[in-house]
Amino acid sequence: MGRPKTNEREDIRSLVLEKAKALFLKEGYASITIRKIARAIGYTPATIYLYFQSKAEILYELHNEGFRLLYEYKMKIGEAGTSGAMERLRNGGKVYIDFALENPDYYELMFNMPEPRNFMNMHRKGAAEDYAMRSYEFLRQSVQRCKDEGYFKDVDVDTAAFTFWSVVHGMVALIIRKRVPYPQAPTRQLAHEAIEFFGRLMTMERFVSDTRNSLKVIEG
Amino acid sequence: MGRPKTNEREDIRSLVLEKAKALFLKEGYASITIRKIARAIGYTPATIYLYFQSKAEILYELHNEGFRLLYEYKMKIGEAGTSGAMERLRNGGKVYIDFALENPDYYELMFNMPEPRNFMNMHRKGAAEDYAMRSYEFLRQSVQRCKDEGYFKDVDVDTAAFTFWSVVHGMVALIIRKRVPYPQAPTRQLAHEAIEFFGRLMTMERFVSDTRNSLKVIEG
Amino acid sequence: MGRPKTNEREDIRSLVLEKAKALFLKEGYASITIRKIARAIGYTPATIYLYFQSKAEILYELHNEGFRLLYEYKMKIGEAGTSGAMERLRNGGKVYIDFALENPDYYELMFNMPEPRNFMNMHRKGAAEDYAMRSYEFLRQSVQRCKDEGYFKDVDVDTAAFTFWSVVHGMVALIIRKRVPYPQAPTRQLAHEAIEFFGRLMTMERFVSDTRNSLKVIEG
Amino acid sequence: MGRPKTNEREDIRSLVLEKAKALFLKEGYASITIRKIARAIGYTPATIYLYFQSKAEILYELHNEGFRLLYEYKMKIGEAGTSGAMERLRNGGKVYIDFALENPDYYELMFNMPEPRNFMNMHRKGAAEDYAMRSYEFLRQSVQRCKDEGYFKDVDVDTAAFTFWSVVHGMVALIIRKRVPYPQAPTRQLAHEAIEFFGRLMTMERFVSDTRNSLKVIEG
DNA sequence: AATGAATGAGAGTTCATTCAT
DNA sequence: AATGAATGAACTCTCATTCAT
Repeated sequence: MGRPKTNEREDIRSLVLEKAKALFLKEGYASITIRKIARAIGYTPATIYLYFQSKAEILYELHNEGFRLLYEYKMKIGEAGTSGAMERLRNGGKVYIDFALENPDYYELMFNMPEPRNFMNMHRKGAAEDYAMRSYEFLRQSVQRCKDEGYFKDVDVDTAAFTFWSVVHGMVALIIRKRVPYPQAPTRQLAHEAIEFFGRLMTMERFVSDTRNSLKVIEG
Repeated sequence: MGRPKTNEREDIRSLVLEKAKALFLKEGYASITIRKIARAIGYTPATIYLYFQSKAEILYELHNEGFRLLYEYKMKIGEAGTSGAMERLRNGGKVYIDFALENPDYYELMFNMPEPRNFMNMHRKGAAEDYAMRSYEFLRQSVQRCKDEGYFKDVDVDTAAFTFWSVVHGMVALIIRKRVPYPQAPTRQLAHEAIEFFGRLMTMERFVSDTRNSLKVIEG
Repeated sequence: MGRPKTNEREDIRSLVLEKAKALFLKEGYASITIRKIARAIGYTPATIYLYFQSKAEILYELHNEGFRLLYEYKMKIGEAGTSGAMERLRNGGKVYIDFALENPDYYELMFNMPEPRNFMNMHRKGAAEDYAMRSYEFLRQSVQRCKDEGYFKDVDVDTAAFTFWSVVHGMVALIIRKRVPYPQAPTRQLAHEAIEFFGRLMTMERFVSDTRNSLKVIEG
Repeated sequence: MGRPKTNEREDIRSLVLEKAKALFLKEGYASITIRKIARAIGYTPATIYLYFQSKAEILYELHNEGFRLLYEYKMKIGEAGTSGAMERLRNGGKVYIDFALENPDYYELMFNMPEPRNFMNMHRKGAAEDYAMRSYEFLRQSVQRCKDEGYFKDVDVDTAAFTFWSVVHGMVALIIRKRVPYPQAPTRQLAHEAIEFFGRLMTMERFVSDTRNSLKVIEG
């Protein structure tokens, strides 16, 4: 019957994304359904299809939005004039942790969704708009700078980046998903400390010419 | 359909779990359905409800089974008479990675299921049977031994264990979920190398009396 | 909630087929929907799926049922001890017309459904149960007998069978679909007469040694 | 979307039909949807409803268009100065077959749509615009000429026309709908041959004064 | 004359679950 | 102990259509 809601703004899109995120947060990935979203925003399912081509598009949009937000977090460091490359890397890690623990719902969406790159094909707005990619590039640059300053002598940049990313991702994933089985659940505080510790380890490495051999000497 | 093989013992429970696991390993998480399990074991869906309260319970059992399997993987190291504590820790990490990459579906079930502890309330058979707990205990012991040998002087055992776990978990999570955005997807080989690298870092740390201060000196 | 209707008999299958046919008859092919059938028989859509694998199966079953019925019609001639092959063929045509005009709904289903052989793959109960095939075989035999008696000298059996079938099929299709644009709609009576006329033509042909050439002589 | 090409003339009607036809010929009957047409002509679905009452009306127009096309095919024979009436009739049959097999989708629309006369009530532009009627008239005239030349002595003109139409319609219907159950699917070639054969039969008939009786003599 | 916004109705299908027997 | 029969609630998605503007 076409009862046009008094929706002066066209941002039903935003409305949908908002509610979809909320739903995900409250009831988990599996219960993001078009119908539920529709009900939540007071429209019919058909209406949603006026603004999104498919459910996948909604999910991808949400996922991308998450990476956009992460990117913003990261930019803050870029601006802050930090002295050393390693310090910058360490800060990056902390910011990542902050982002994840402050936006656990987004984080879940970003890393728990099954294969979001499937829909990306439909969306290919150019890599420029893919914030996942850009976030990774940011990390990679940080690592490269470290190498330039003498760190990570024995590993290539992607491996080192992957390792560093793994540490922070692993932490927040365990924390968010509550998989740490000991009672005093790890907090952001702990994660930050772990990064500090990790950073210290990496710093030492700079002063050893070739870790592969020198360690054998030490151990021997 | 008739009543099929008269399993004198009432361990239809085992049968269900067995087939559920098989299904799951063959076709992935998403296709575990009560009907399929029922068909596979030659009973009707209704029968399954005589042995399990809900599908969730089956999933929880499977989830626990995953941890049991992980535990088995880990036991192999325990048996192998390895000399040093750090070597043992490093091996533990590699075994963890192997387990995850060889059983990605289990790993998903173990770490991606929403809040498995929900069903645990119903089941609480005592921590003894909770293999998740036991696996963590194993890791914790490894770390403790490292401390006993002079490593990890400045961090408490849980923090260090958490950090180490984060690294490996982060790696396999990124690999399994395919979230690494650079083309040459990281492999088990890479993950192992990362562990080696990580191990080297940790080994160095032993020879510095107090990383917190000494580093400042070095950096200064 | 499993309210078991007092359905002592298991023939919900029949019920479904019956109502599906009725629906088709009343509202046309496009409105055979699972939901409508379900509503009509007082069950939920899900129930229908306990008895049929898919909508396609229902349609195929209906289609096959039609051919089964046609086959029965045809069998009557087989029993009736008719003297000549041509007479038998002519009678076959009339019976076909009778069947179609007495069961127009079935006929529509049999010849208006899009590509029923698609589902047959799933159903392959062996050609023996495919009544479409058997009906055609019946026609083919009739034609062969005609050839044995000297008719259809210049055409092979399949071509002749196809031609004869075309005549009757064309007639009933035009009649049932009401595509004949002149006012006094053709009736079964007319169709029968046409068959008679057609039969006379064919009978004549027997007495001409080679129609291909002799006609040129005549015409010339 | 803006208002696109300002077609000064209001024949958006033509535009719609044109595109509908194109769509239809390219993708088949089932994919004529108002939306697709609208998209194709650069207007919104709503606009279409300013020019057509319903989708059915569009289909009817298309259906009529089919008959117009068939009429054109037939006109070609009219122009070709063919000698005899029977030859003309035979040619008519072949042309009909050609039309149907070259435009199977049109043919479906023309003869498979449920009751196109339903919409005709709304439209009654007089028989003059009804090409179905005119096509039939054409056939009828051909048959009448045959009678004038001594054929079809024992049947009235409508019956003979109906019979002849049935043959060709039956053939193409069976071919298009793929209902011929033997493997070597009949082709246009075969259909043409069948017409030839049929024509030979009819030609013979001319030389028998009264088929009804003479045949009894022959058979006796 | 044209549209943007929206809908209601519906499609086929699948699932976990229940309950009388 | 086991099942046959059934359901309700979902699912994603598509369509023809309407109406205020």
